Amino acid sequence: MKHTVTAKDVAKLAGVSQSSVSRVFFEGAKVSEKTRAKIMAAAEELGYRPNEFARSLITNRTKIIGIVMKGVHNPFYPQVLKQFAAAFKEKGYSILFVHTNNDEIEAEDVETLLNYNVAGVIITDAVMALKVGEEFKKNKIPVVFFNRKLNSEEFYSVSCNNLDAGRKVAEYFFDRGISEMAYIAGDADTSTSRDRQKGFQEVLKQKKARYRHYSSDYTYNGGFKTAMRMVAEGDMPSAIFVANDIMALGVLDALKANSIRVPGQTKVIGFDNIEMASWPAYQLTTWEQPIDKMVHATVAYLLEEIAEYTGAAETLEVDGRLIERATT
Amino acid sequence: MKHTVTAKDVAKLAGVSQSSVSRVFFEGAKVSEKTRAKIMAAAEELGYRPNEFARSLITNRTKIIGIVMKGVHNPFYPQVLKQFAAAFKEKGYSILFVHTNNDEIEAEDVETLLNYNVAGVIITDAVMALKVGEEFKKNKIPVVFFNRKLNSEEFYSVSCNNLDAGRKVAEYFFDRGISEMAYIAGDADTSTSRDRQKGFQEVLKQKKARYRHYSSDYTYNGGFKTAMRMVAEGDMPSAIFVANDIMALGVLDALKANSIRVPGQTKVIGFDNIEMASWPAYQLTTWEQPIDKMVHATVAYLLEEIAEYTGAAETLEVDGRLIERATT
DNA sequence: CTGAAAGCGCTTACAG
DNA sequence: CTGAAAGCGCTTACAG
Repeated sequence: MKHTVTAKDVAKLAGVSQSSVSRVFFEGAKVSEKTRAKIMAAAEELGYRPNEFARSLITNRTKIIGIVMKGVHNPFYPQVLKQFAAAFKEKGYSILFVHTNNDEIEAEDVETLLNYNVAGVIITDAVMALKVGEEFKKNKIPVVFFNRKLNSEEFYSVSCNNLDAGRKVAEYFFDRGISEMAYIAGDADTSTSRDRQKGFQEVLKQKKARYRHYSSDYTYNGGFKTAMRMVAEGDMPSAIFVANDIMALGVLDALKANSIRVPGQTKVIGFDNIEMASWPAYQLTTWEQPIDKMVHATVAYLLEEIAEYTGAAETLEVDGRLIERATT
Repeated sequence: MKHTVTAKDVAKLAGVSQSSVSRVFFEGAKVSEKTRAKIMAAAEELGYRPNEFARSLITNRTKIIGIVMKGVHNPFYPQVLKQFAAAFKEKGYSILFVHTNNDEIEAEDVETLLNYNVAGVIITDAVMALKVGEEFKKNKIPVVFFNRKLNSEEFYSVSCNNLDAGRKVAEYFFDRGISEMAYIAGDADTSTSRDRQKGFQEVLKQKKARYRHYSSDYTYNGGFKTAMRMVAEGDMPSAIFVANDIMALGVLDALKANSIRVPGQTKVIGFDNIEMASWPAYQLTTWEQPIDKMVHATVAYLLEEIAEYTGAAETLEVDGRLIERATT
């Protein structure tokens, strides 16, 4: 049997009551310096550590943030995970990592989150059924959709200003005298791909320019195959806006395989500014997502809602910027 | 106030005792089909969910596995994280994700793991002070070092058979008539880099062939810079064994930037077989780490030790294999 | 098979 | 400022 040192043990050694021991380890409680010192000494000697479970049981609060993630194949997300882990660690919170295979969060995953009574939830590249959302609301657990804009204002969501980004990319091309463009979309059911396209389209329509639309799936292989198809079809556009970087890398590789010069014959702009975009092999011009700011906003909101739940939601969109490299 | 539905509420509605409710939700306990049905109906109606904290408090066990990770920049690790999450989910365990910045696990991180009384710990690309290991042993928490071999047999460790891999790579080159080789090392304090080199060196020594050693750091930039230096020094070896894929990609890009043909002027072999190694831009020949097997072994060990702690440790090395692509 | 009761290790009114 | 005591929501011997 493993014997765990409890507050009672410390109390006995220090010659005080168990409540005093509790007070020393509970932030905000008052104890005299003298007893605090005695208790700390005893706690040190015994290697005492407050039991997180007893604590959560009685306070009905936890220091756990659930992060739901699907696409670890896109380096954007591990990067995001790392930043959240760092930011929350600083605030004394730990991360419960939930990986979903499906686009939609599985009931099982939600169960886990609720069972551990997480203080807050961050959902990245996954969708959540409405009923599930209600579960969280009922339990007063704040939820943030990260990098996904919602139709409703039911939940807080943080994303890059994708509409604006799409517009700026179209203008960038247009200003350089390009009128034949193409857009390679990510998963059709994501707000990111839709908004990037919408902004892009809006400007071109206004300039009475046309563009071709290609459906893809936010993966390297999807980008590669799409570009191969474009090449096979002949009639290459003068510029391609690709909905994310990992697809854009696939596009560049496909173009290279077909000896199509970039930016000579066609220009390419991606989205995210993942680390690889700056690699010498690619030197991809891309729209940078301000991860720092997005993470910061998410953490701030969650912390506020944890302190006092209001259920208030907002759709936050943070401005990004174009990083020019060698593909334009 | 959020009112949580407890076993007591369910008991009242179902007209049974609270103990019976507990038995229905506790695996292994016996209840008659009749009362089980009544209780399940009542639980469904109220939306009852057993409180994980009360449960852990009384059983002194948790269903949480702690995973400590540093390098999310190397796609090998997110891949590993995903596989662990999937494997443990299947067994009803959740993942506490701990991200360290330092090479050595920070005291704070260990505190977290101990506070949550995790059922088991997986340490990937980080080092642990001996004293810390003792903490886990004292609390009878099984620990696995993943992708790191230990000097002592204090803890279970799972890695690829790096020694064998290094030998095979050397033989591969030698069999093709190459005698001028180089090894680009990863972080010097990792067993992976040391063992890969040791095996490589062993064969070459035996064949009385020499090789050059370059120190690097397991990052893309590290690989890139090292190869640039090699080029600047002139006298390019006929083959380079790079201690991991992400560095190898940097090497390939540097060689390309200098118009050095691969495999014409020099051949390159990496290690890991990350997804990118198969991208058309790289087509990297590499030694594949059998992640599936490594994860499987880790999970199996941990589950056994959780069921009955013995503290027995072992150094497991799983055989990988060479994946030939276009760089050799 | 089922219920009453003790107890896991804490926090927190309530007195003193 | 401190202690005795209740109680958080469970599991689990112990009777019946």
